[in-house]
Amino acid sequence: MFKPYARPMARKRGLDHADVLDAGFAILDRDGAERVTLKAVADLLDVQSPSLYSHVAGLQGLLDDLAIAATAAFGEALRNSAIGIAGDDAVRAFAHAYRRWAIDHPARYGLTLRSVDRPERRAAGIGAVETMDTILAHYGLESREASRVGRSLRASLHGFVTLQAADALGRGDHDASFEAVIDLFLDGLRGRVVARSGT
Amino acid sequence: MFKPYARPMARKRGLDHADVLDAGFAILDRDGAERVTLKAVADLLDVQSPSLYSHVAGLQGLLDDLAIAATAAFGEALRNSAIGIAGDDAVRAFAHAYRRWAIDHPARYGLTLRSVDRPERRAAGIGAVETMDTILAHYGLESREASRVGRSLRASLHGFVTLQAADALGRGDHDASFEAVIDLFLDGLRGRVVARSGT
DNA sequence: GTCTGGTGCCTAATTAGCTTAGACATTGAT
DNA sequence: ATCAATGTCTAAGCTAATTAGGCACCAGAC
Repeated sequence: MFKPYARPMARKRGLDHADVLDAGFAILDRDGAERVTLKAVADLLDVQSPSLYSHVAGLQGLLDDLAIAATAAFGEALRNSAIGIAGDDAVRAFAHAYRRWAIDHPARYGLTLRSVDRPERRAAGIGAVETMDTILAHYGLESREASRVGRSLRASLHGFVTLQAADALGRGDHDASFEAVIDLFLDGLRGRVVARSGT
Repeated sequence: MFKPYARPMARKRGLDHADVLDAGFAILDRDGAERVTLKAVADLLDVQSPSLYSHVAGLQGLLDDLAIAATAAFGEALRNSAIGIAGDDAVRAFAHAYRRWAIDHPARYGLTLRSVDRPERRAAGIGAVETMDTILAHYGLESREASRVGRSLRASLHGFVTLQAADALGRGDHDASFEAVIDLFLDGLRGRVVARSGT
């Protein structure tokens, strides 16, 4: 069999940017970030890989798009986590939402750390930090200290979740360990609030 | 010019496994993990890429080797960090050594998180955890709690360092923020020790 | 000195993937 | 009916990993 010419060709399938992103997420979730290739996405969409260039800026562009979308979704989940709650309860709710999302979408979480040089990325990233800052503002710390405490919380959450995903925590009850991370943080935070207000 | 036959060929250069690893580290440190390719390593060593297969099990094997070597070196640095120190001072020294190493060798630090399915990896990874456990043992916590506190410290350190490397900490004095991370942890830790011994 | 086997490099060729260029069918507006 | 825009296609070039097979070099045996 050899048909060097004349092909029917099913043109105009009508993909759009969102379709490509969905396919990218499907492969990301199923096989992990390093298996996300234009070839794989194109196969999933029954299309040739060069066709994707009409919708995304190559592989790097696709990964950037995925990172931005994942970051926005993550920020949204966090924003919803502490509605109508304040103080320690809000911190706990935020922390659990953080971990839950990261565990439910490990590959997407990994992408949120990708450094993307695009303005949208910045906007998408604000959700997480803003929510946390709002929660911590409740404790009335001085601004510089508040931002340090915020970084500390972020570091703890991110570190725990990343180590767990990398299976680097060793044997043991990770749920309990995560509670310990939160408790330890809240203890330290409480200490700071008291120390300040007591002076 | 076309020389389809007869070539002088400079054989038997005498590379060994260590040479290949050194070249790999050179590229890793200079250009980052995703630029580490067999091609690049081979070019640096003035050799053709298939030749590397005599010393390394392909690209994945090379990356695994690099990860194991980096992990061992990191563990060694940490082990040396708290010799002859104990208590809070040891925790501080350990934390600073952790961050220093990670900042001095960002790409190598990234590799330490690579999941490598080889027995040597396990051995190399023990250094870090063991040192930390020893330092924390000084506080006399009950075993289960000690391991939770240990995970918490690891999470904080890893998270901070990773976020800083990803430039995800925002503007501000990162040195001071790192001190805050340590202080917060020590405050929480102190609280636990007191609470226990006071009961 | 010659043989012989191992080692470590080589070239050649295959495969997978990204990317660009250019062709052309389909669509919807005129 | 025509026409431009759109979105897909094929073809081709490139980089890189990997496998297969060849051959130089070296050491030791005789």
